[in-house]
Amino acid sequence: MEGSLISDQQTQTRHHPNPETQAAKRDKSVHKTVVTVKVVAGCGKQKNEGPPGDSWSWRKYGQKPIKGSPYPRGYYRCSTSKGCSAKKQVERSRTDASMLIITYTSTHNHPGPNLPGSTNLTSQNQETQELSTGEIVAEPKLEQPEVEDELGENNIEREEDHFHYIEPPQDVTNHNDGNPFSVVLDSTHESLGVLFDEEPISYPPIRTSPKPESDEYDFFDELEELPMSLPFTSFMKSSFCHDRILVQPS
DNA sequence: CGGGTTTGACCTGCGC
DNA sequence: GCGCAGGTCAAACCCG
Repeated sequence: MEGSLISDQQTQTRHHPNPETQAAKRDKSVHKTVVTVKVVAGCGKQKNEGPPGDSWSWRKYGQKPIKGSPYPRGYYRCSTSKGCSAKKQVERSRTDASMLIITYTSTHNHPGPNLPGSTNLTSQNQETQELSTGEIVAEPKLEQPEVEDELGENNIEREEDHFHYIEPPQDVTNHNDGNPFSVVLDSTHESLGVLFDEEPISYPPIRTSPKPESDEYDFFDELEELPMSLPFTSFMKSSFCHDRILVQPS
């Protein structure tokens, strides 16, 4: 019964969607940045402590099970600024449960919160977006699980070089399934230990091949946390986790 | 009390 | 033209 009421409201609302949203939906050329994040361990378990690297806050506005993937996709919006149209989708790679595919859409139309060290968070982020729209010629990773081996490492951005991040061991690289575009978060690294001095790291390690059943619960937990710190890979780079930015040209 | 998360329903686009 | 899948919204609920 509420259906009718909700339906009515939604129907009306749907008739007046945000131009931005509508445009984004229609215009496939919307800026999109796909970041594949490799979660080796509970690196992003700092949900409660508010990742120091997270300048913007994201609000989850939806979740949907994706066909072909045992994991649902979460939809987030930037809640830092009311008018910010920045959005991101977080989903776990169906080929590797330890990998998160984060797709950023649109750009923040506001300066990031004044975070020391986040000097150019906005710039960084936008820079990333720019890459997606311009220079970078990364493989269209819409079908990410399938295009792993055709991705060239040359796509790896070098700008990270300006930041301090941890280089994943080759072994870890292997876990990337050959996907060069991935962020490896490894709380096992001493560096992280230092960074998370407040965080008594003692999370159950994430398996690369967890059981969908039991993993699902844990998975959701991580979905919420990782995005918190990963969204700003650029910032993360300067902080601790490191990564690979994969750009998804329109 | 405010902000964020969860969940169900609806709309739109695309493929068959 | 129909059906499916993806994406978004809004109300309800939960947590800090």
